[in-house]
Amino acid sequence: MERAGGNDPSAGGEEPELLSDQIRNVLTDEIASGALPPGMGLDEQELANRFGASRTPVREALRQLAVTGLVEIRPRRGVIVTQTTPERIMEMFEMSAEIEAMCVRIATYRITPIERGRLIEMHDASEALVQRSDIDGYDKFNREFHEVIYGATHNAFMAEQALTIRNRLKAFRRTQLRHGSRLARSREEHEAILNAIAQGEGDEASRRMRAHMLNAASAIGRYIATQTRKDV
Amino acid sequence: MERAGGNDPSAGGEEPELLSDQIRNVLTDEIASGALPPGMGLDEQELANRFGASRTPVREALRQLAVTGLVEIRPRRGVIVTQTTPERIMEMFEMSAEIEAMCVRIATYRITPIERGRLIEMHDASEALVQRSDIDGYDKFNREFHEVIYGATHNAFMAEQALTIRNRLKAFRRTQLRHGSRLARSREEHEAILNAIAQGEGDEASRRMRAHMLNAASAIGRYIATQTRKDV
DNA sequence: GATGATTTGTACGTATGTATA
DNA sequence: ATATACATACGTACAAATCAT
Repeated sequence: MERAGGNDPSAGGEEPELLSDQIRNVLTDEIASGALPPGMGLDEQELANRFGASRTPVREALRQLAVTGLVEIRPRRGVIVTQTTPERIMEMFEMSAEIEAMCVRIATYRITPIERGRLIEMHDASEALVQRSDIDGYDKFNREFHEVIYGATHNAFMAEQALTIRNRLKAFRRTQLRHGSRLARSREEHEAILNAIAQGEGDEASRRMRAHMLNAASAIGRYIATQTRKDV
Repeated sequence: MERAGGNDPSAGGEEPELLSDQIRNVLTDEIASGALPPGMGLDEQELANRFGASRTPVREALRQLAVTGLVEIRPRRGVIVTQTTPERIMEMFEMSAEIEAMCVRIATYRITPIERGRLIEMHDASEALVQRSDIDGYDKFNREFHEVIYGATHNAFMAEQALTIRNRLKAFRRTQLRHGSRLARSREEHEAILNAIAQGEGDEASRRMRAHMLNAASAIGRYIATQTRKDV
């Protein structure tokens, strides 16, 4: 649906021939994946060496990441990967849940038969993934499932925003599905959402979706609480 | 609640001593106000001269504006103020309405007596503005009114996102209240929202808010349709 | 279609402000 | 407290690509 980097300034569909874009995409992934952990200082010269470029494109990439909130620029004191407090993470999860709930409500009223068919098809196929406990496969399916719903809002702006927030939470959702029965429960929740959509019950679908997202969030809530230090 | 520029990379609360930040803030306002109309090319050297700076901070500012979507960077072919189609504008308005509706629902359940008191106080004071047809004054009040509601969600992330989208629509909402009775109608709608909040009816407040926002949007919908060309 | 002018993209140098001894 | 070290912020220079003729 969109490039990995989330917001892409060189919008449209051209290749990211710009060095700063490439660097930004790589850094985005590395921050989202946790390879660059929160609080880590990002030295311009160091990154420049790493990418075989000069500091200029690195700087531009960092500036853009700062707008997204992935890094924090402390004027003349360097750039660090944004420290996200547990409180803020939970705020982001709540926002994400509400956005998804909003999307599915609107999608319920606007979804086309083709889109609905695609959702059902994907959902059916996901059963095999659950039985195999194919976590990576289910994760991929799950992402697509939600993205199809974004698309079914038939509001491209809304879909972009939803995806951006989702991507921003990627780093914290990493361990989400690793916990036992969460996979099967997730699929059950999807099914309930699909049923509500099929019956045209937007509000019901919305409630189900919110619960679904909050379940996923709380599944890792305690995990985050143990991982993240209050004041660093 | 936040600086005019919307997303501020130099987050926290320091003064924007960075040249690129100052330039970005100015350009943000000029784009939002329409002084720099959609489609206008932005020459780096020209801007540098205008701000009495070099191209470097100008470039950094433009890169950041691109992330927000205010300008579009076409690699090696320059930067233009983003062309926004009427369809996309309406999409943005819909998203904005839904976000506001979401915020007020959550705010209804979490608002403190102090915050509620402040809303009522502001609302009462706004009557005088309506009677005077003080459009600028009402516009200012209106912005604060909505921002207090954002704050009452007690979810800072959500509040930021809501404000960012609101700011992004500023340019198109400019003429919103210039149309006759819209001022009085707006205030009536606020009152209905306040009543729902007072009774703790989140869903009702949410519906009222959505209608309120869509009224405002449709009030200028035709205006936009006449102003914006389909394919430019 | 080729050539020159203009503008962007990248590299690099220097000054300024911050952190540390 | 002063000085030293260091990374950033900005300016300038050059290279490459686009566009205008």
